[in-house]
Amino acid sequence: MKIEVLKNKIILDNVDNFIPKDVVECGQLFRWKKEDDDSYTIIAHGRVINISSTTSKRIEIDNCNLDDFNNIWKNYFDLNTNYSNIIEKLSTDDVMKTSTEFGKGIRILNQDNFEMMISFMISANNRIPMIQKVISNLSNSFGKYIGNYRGEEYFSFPTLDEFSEVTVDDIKNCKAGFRSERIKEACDRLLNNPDELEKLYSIDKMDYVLALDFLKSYKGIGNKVANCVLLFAGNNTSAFPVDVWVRRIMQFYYPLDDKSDKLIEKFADEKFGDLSGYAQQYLFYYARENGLNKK
DNA sequence: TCCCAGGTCCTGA
DNA sequence: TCAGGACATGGG
Repeated sequence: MKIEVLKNKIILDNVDNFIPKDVVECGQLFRWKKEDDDSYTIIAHGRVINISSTTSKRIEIDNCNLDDFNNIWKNYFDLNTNYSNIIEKLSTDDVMKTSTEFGKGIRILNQDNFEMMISFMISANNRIPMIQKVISNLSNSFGKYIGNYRGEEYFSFPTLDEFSEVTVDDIKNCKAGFRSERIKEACDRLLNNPDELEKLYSIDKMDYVLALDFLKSYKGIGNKVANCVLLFAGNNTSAFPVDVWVRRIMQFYYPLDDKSDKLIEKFADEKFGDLSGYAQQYLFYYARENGLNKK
C-alpha cells in the first residue's frame, strides 16, 4: 500500500479489498452519509472524514491528515489485515463464495467500544434507519460539535461523561423508546465503577466467553448485541452475531436440524472458527442487500 | 388496522 | 431450560 499526502487529504494506492460502499453499507456502521458524488462521509472518533475511490485499489480519505491516518484510521479500517486470505479461506461452499464475492470490499471496522455498546442496545427490535436516527439525535443533542463538512453540521457521539448529565427523559426525547432506561442504567453503572469502563475497553484482550458474559451482564445486552460489540469494537472475529438476516440465510442454505440460535452459533463456530465474524458480515450483507426471502 | 424491525427481559411451566 | 408475550416508535 502506498500513501500519498495532500492538503487535508490522504490517498491510498494499491489497497486490496476496500470498497467504500461495502465498508459503509454492510451494516456495521450507523453514522454515515452518502454524498451526491457517491462518496461516503463518516463520523467516528470525534472526526468527520469522507472516503471515495476513483479507481479500484485507490482510496481517497478527505478531511484527514497524516497523523490522524496513522493514529486512527489505519486501525479503524483494519488496513493491516489481509482480506484476500480471509475470503479464500471462507470460500468453501457456494453460499460463502457468492457472499464473499458480493461483499469483497468489506473491512471490519475497529469502532469505539462505548459507542458500539449503546448503538447496538438501540438496535434491539428496531429498524436500521430508525437506529441511525436515534444515534444522530443523541449525538446532535449531547455530543461535541465537530464542524461543518460539505454544508452539514456534525457532532460526535456523546462520551460517557457527556451522558452523565443526560436523563431518561432526554434519551426518550431522542426516540430511543423502551431502551432509554437500559441506556441510562448502563451509563450509570459505568460512571459509578471506573473499573467497569476499563473492562469495557479491554474486551479485545479478554477471553471470548468472559467478554461475552461481561457484556451480557448489562440489562439490554443479550447474545446478539454482545457479539456485535465484540466484533465491531472488540476486534474479536470469533464473534458471530445471529440476527434475523443471518438466521434466515443460515436456515435457508445450511442443513440445520433445528432452528435454534444456539445450533446456528455452534455450526458457525465449527465451520468458520476464528473467522466467524468475517463470515457473519459477508452473509448479513448479502442476505440484506438481496432481500433474501423472509421465512 | 396490522405487522414488523440487526432483541431482550420477564414470566410461567 | 424454554416458549410466549410485552416493549416504544415509525414505515409499509
